[in-house]
Amino acid sequence: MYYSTMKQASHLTNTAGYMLSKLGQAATEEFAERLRPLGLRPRHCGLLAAIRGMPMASQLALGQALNVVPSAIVPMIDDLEALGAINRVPDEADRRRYAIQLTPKGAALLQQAMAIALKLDDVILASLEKDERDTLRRLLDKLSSRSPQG
Amino acid sequence: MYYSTMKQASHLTNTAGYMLSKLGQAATEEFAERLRPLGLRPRHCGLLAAIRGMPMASQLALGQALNVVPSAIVPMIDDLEALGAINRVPDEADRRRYAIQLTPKGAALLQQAMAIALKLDDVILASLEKDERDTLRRLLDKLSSRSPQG
DNA sequence: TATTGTTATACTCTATAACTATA
DNA sequence: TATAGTTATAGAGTATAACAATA
Repeated sequence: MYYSTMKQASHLTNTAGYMLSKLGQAATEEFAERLRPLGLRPRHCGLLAAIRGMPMASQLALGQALNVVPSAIVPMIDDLEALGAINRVPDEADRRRYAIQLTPKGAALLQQAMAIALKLDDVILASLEKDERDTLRRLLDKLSSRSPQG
Repeated sequence: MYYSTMKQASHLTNTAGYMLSKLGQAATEEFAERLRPLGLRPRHCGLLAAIRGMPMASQLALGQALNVVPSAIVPMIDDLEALGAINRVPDEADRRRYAIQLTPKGAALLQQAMAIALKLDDVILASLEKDERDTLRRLLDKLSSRSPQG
């Protein structure tokens, strides 16, 4: 199926960059919506995943891993602490530091967030056949690993 | 060295939704960077394209087409007017309205923006083979047409 | 009363810079 | 002096509400 003559005018809006931008924004908004009952926002999920992947890391180390500045990572961790999802464990060797520890509740929240993300994927990809979904994920993953900021 | 929990931890970041979100954000930022010499921002480009596609439309009609609220579309059109890209033509039949008219300079700016967008696509998709790029564009387009907000 | 365009305002997100307490 | 964490603050982006002119 060709849309060859379809729109010279929409060349811009038919670029991969434009479509990625619009689809990504829509995906984030929908994810935020579904996440709300958990008291989480999309940003918290990436952080929770990082905390699980880097046990007892310092706050700034987590920020660097996520490319988030210190002044932004602190209130995000405040949020998770208020939810009981993490503990700030004082580092006795270096009393400036806190080691961030995932609580059982935090692990459960991450699990629920993952379930929501997977469910949302089914919705986002509903118009694709099963093999097309795999193809899309593979191609997006290929783009992600190439990007300067994964 | 293989961490069994690692794979599970990255489920969230391997969803299509997450990857679309991150890639879309990166694409927008890079587009903004390359657009800067023209005095445009990414949102001006979608607006310029809409103006070309809807000659002499009212400001609010353009806003509705782009799903942008009136209080946001006005300063965007202010920007384009300041650049000489559009004219606000008073509607003599309904003196509340302005018809938005693309100027030759505006058409030229849109053309340049399109060239930049196409060039950026080559960069974004550099890690894909030619047939993979076509496949990705086709799949993204399929997702876009399904979305509530194209 | 309703509608077009506009301004005022508020809220979020993000980043820079300054500050504290340790090292 | 440098670093971990924190707070203050300012800048964009975006949305709601109020408003003026006109229909």
